[in-house]
Amino acid sequence: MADRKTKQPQSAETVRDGVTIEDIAKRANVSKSTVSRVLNGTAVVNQQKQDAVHQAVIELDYTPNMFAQGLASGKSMTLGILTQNIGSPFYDSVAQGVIEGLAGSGYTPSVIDRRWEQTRDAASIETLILRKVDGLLIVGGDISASELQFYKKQLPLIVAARDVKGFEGQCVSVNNKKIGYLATKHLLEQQHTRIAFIHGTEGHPDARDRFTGHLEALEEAGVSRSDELVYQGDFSGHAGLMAVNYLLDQGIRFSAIIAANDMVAFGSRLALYRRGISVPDDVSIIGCDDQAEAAFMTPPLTTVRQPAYEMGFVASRALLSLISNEDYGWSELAPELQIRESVKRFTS
Amino acid sequence: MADRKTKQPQSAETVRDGVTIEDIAKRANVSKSTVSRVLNGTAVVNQQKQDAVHQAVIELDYTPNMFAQGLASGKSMTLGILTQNIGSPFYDSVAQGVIEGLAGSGYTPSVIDRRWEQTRDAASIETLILRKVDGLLIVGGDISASELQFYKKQLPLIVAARDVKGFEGQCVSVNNKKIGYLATKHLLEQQHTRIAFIHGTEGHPDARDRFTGHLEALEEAGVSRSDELVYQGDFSGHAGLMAVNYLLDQGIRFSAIIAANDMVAFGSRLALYRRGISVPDDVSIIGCDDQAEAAFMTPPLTTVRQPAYEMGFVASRALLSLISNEDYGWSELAPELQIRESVKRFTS
DNA sequence: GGACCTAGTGAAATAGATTGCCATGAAACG
DNA sequence: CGTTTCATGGCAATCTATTTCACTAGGTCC
Repeated sequence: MADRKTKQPQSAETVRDGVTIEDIAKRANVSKSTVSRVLNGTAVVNQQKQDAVHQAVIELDYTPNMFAQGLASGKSMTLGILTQNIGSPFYDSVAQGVIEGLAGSGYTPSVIDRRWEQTRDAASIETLILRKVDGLLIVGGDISASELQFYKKQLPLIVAARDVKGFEGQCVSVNNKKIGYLATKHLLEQQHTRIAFIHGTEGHPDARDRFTGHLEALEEAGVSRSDELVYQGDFSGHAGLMAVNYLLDQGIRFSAIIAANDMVAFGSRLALYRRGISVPDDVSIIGCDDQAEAAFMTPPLTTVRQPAYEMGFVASRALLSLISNEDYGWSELAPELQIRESVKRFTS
Repeated sequence: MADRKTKQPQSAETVRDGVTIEDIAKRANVSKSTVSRVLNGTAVVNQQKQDAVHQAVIELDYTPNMFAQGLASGKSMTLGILTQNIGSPFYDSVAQGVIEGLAGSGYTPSVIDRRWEQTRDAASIETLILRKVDGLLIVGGDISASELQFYKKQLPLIVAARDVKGFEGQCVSVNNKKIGYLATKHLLEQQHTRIAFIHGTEGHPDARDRFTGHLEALEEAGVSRSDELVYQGDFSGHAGLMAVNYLLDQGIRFSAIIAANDMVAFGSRLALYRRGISVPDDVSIIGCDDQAEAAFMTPPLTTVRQPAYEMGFVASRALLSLISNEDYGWSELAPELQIRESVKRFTS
């Protein structure tokens, strides 16, 4: 055992990583092919040789060169993660789930963010494909279904936090309609009928679905909808602020607010605070997401929890099994009402 | 070696990506070597041949195989990003900056999170090195300096959001002492002298430095420190809640709170809310970070802003230039007091 | 006029795996 | 005992770039 760690001046003290499969072969007195077979379990090999190979691998501290492996096998052991906007609590949680779901799988995520330029989008995916990623995990985003269809033909693909038509069984998402429904129903049960709805980004499917769910709950309860109570915003705190100001300035009455997400809820809560309107005594607020800060709003925000982390986690596992052709059935992830203190029973 | 890929219907809708440098060579009537030289600009080549090559590249839609390139050149055009905990607003902002700083550089980030197992740490880096990343970007974390020193010898390395001794010029960080100092000074200027300090995670360098800065400001102003005003917490909202409850239960008087970060500030704000103590009329709060939600706290949180995104951005650029041996001087990033409404002049 | 440069180029070696194909020896079969 | 079968394992081809080396012209310098 030529002690390669005898830190002599000899080369940088680092194991110069020059160990190749050939060295192992020599050391174990077998051929390269055999080493490869043992290491990858691609064929039956005599037990003694196996031991010898493993022994040599340990002694020489061998790690296969991924480039060579990739070149020869075509697999990169890398997964492309295309995310929408790092820095948004919800998507970050999803991403976190994805990354942790991958831990220990041998696959490494290559993350690409396409926050700004819509056009960079396709280019980003191309970059990933060019790198021969073994699979694609799209987190949210609004790449067109047809484009996804296109990529789907080229490599395993899973979509997280979004539902795409034609991708049944490949989308790990939450029923956003149900989120809107749950929020509305809760408010309704507390006797609220004048419910302001702060809509998320126009055209965003999540926003749309939540609104649809909202309407369904309203209808189910026989409460007529009123368009004046709907404010077209986006998913920002600022939108919440603007919405409340607008509604109030217009003299529109409401006893409760459904915010497109928690951030919007924070914004609307602030607007009410500024006007001296008490939450929940005068107006109730309910959010969507349940991001970490929601529990620390004053008062703590009642919200419909989205299992973001879980979505990411499940999505990554789904992708992993898709790649290995295994079956991985996951049960649909359900949103869940998280009751805290920002909603109060309505009494006129 | 006739056409080994004569897929008849000629390339499906996708350019089957079977185009190799050899195809280009043939098409342009030059040798592989020349193609390589033209594409990489590694030698002078006759203009006409250059044109021919470029022409062929376009016609055949050629993209070099990264595995082969990697194998031959040793470069992977991949950067390893080791992050601490995706899902924490601050570190996410840093990560966002990093990823966006990399956009268009040709380098792709491989992100590894080492949230849970402390031990997974080294292993994670090993994974990255095994993948022959061309550089390492460590975001925060608490890998020992000696370990970092070890990796530093193997490849370009930059540390973001953290200061490590012996890594001057390779750390993109913020002066945390200054953060503590700024927060304290602001409070002092508003006549507060009984200032509660909610300390971040024990042993965490950022937490320690902020505290040191706090003490310095106190001393500078001639205000004597009082240990009973210091609560050992962590960086969570819960810690803020606990801290305030504890201090109040102990009957310790204070007119202002410095929170280890914004999350802690939110927590303490909630605790005060529960007890009917008004912010900022009865107690002032100042945070650190300036995460997005801070502006929507009620009242909006005065805090010391950390340029998280910028740190990440600068760090990635620094790494890029470190790799290409260029100089990239960046001016130190300064924390900045963000005055909002949670601090009020003290009047007894 | 011969030694020496230099620009320009191709052939071949190289990088480090995976894998198809063939040879070998042993066990099993008739 | 001859032959078929099968588990093994080695040789060599393959994957796709990069890079060294050798070689050709044409010029320059003494």
